[in-house]
Amino acid sequence: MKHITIKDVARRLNVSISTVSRAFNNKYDIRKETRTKILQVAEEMGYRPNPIARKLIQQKTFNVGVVVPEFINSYFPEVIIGIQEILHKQGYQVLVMQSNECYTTELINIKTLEDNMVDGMIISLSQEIHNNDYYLNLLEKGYPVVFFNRVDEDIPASKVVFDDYKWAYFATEHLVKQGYKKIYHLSGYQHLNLSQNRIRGYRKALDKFSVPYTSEYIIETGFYMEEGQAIMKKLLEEGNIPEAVFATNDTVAIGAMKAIKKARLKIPKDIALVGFTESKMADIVDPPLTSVSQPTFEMGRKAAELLLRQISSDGFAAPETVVLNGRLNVRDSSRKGLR
Amino acid sequence: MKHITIKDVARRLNVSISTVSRAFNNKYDIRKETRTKILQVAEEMGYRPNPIARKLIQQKTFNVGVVVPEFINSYFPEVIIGIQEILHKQGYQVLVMQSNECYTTELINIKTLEDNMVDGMIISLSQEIHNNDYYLNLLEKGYPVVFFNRVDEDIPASKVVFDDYKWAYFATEHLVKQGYKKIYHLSGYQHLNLSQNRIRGYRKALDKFSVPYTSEYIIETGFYMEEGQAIMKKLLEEGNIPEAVFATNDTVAIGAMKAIKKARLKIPKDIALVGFTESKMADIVDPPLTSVSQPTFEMGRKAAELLLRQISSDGFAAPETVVLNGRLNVRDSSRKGLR
DNA sequence: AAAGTTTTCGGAAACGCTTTCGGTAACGTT
DNA sequence: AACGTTACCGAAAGCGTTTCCGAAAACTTT
Repeated sequence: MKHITIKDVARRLNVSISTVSRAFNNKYDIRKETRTKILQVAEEMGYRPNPIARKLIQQKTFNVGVVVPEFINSYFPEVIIGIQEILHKQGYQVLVMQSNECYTTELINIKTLEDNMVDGMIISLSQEIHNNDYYLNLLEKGYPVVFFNRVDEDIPASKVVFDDYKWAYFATEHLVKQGYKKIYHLSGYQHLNLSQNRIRGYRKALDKFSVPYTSEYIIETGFYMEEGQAIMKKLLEEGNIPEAVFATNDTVAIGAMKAIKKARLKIPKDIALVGFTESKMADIVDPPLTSVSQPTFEMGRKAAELLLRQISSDGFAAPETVVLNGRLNVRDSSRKGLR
Repeated sequence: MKHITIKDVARRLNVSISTVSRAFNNKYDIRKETRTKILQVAEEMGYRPNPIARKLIQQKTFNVGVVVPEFINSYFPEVIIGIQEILHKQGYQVLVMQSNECYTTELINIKTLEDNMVDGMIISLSQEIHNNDYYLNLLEKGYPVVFFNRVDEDIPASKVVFDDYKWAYFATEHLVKQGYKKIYHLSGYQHLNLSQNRIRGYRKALDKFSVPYTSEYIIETGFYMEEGQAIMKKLLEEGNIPEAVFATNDTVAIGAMKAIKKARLKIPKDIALVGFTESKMADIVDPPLTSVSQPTFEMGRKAAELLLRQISSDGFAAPETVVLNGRLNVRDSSRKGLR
């Protein structure tokens, strides 16, 4: 476990450690031949500079922290891959932590990352109600932070978000244009910006085409399959049978799908279904699920780029917000007139 | 971005930095009152010891590295959650890196982790053919390393694996007992231990019940949906229609399912299907897919425990291998006599 | 050939902490 | 009253680097 240090290399070559350091950092005040000689011998000896010591003195770690609510679903992993793609290229390492949708854990994670002197953070908020103070404080200190997907409008930081409003509108519009009337919306946690925006999009579409609805058509379900299934089951048992359902994500939509199938109703004949935040599941369920796909990898890449900009400007670049577009993938679950 | 250091706290209280350090490390040679006083003031000042400096001097980072091939599918993320569950409790941070199934990236990741002085690593090998030298070297140096899922039998390290042989046997046996005869196996990359074991299990079951098969029944497909679909399509076009298929994982099985459905054949009436390494998809496809579920979280927890044991014994504990059991979840995709 | 420049290098401080060593004060012991 | 113990604390070395400062060596210039 003994590491070879800069001293070993220096001694071996009868030079000072400063010189070895210079060779590795490609400084101007070193002779070309000395440099190549040092690098060559160091390589032979298997010497690699200790990043910990380097971090300590440089006050720069080339690490960035990423905090996400979970990574069981493929959504966040895909974003993370996008993030890594950009950051690895610039020599950064990415530390991934998950908050398990818990605000307290989220804070602990952030403090850990801070203690470990990450050069910046990319955060997606947990679904719990939260207090912004710590984030505001972080930003005031000039700490580079970028939020994505789950953001809070009251935090003046760079953000990259999906245009939930617009695409919820399109998803709903699609159902309207197919001729469905009684259109329900299974919404995510309604204190989340993203849910509010989807609800707004849903309302906007119905309003525009003068499709009647009541506030009871909008039901808060959270983000899990069981919730979608339970709510749908309840609706059916109550005899409240929608013609179509627009769910806040695929998972909830598929939960609803299960309930509908169990009730021996047909999709889309009896009830049409549209998901959101398309997952791989959309294409393998039966019938295939209409959904709105998000550019997850792109979201990660954009977040990383914004962060790099913050970092290189010492955290005093003006915050930017990037809004990403998606695509509506129409599949059988919402095609009027299928069997 | 200016951090409060131990010096600031010391100056404020008119004590030496050693004393502050002692307070934080709960050493014996400090008076109780001094300690509580220091802790209190430090808390007020917002001081937290700098982990980087601590790592440098202690030669111990309380970080462990995890290298997985990917985390798009839920399998590895679940294992990672299990790992974190154990390690966080012991004050360790977990750094996750992915090799993208590429051996070169895997090595780079490992070196990065090594440079960052992680106290140990938990690794699942990429599917590329690899050379063991670097791992052997690591182990020789006494570096704590645990492998899981994708292991190599020639590396004498602690491992936690699934009993692929046994459960491939059970999966196949199930098909046999349902009365299917012409049973194909879509195998993963055959140089992987895990694939070989599954093939052995498959053969064993057929041999035991004297169900005839040829080597052509075993087809290497890799791990992706497209591959399962392509192979199945080819089989059907060639008129080589199996009565049942045992696939190396759910993804491949579902790929096959797609091909079968496209050919307008019925599952399980025309072709029965069994997956492996059960994913959430098993329960949402139509018909639901029979599969073997693995205790992913448990696998992570076990790997973490083995690693902790290696770490605390200075890397000279004898390597242990833990073999985990699974469960066969029979669903409609393999029930003989369904419509 | 002396002086001024530039190139190249070594010494030493610093990053923020832990830990060893030694010292002082307070106490008990004879 | 002299000594040994114990409890507590400070000084300083050290972890492996980078970087500032100054000096020697090598060139240029006059």
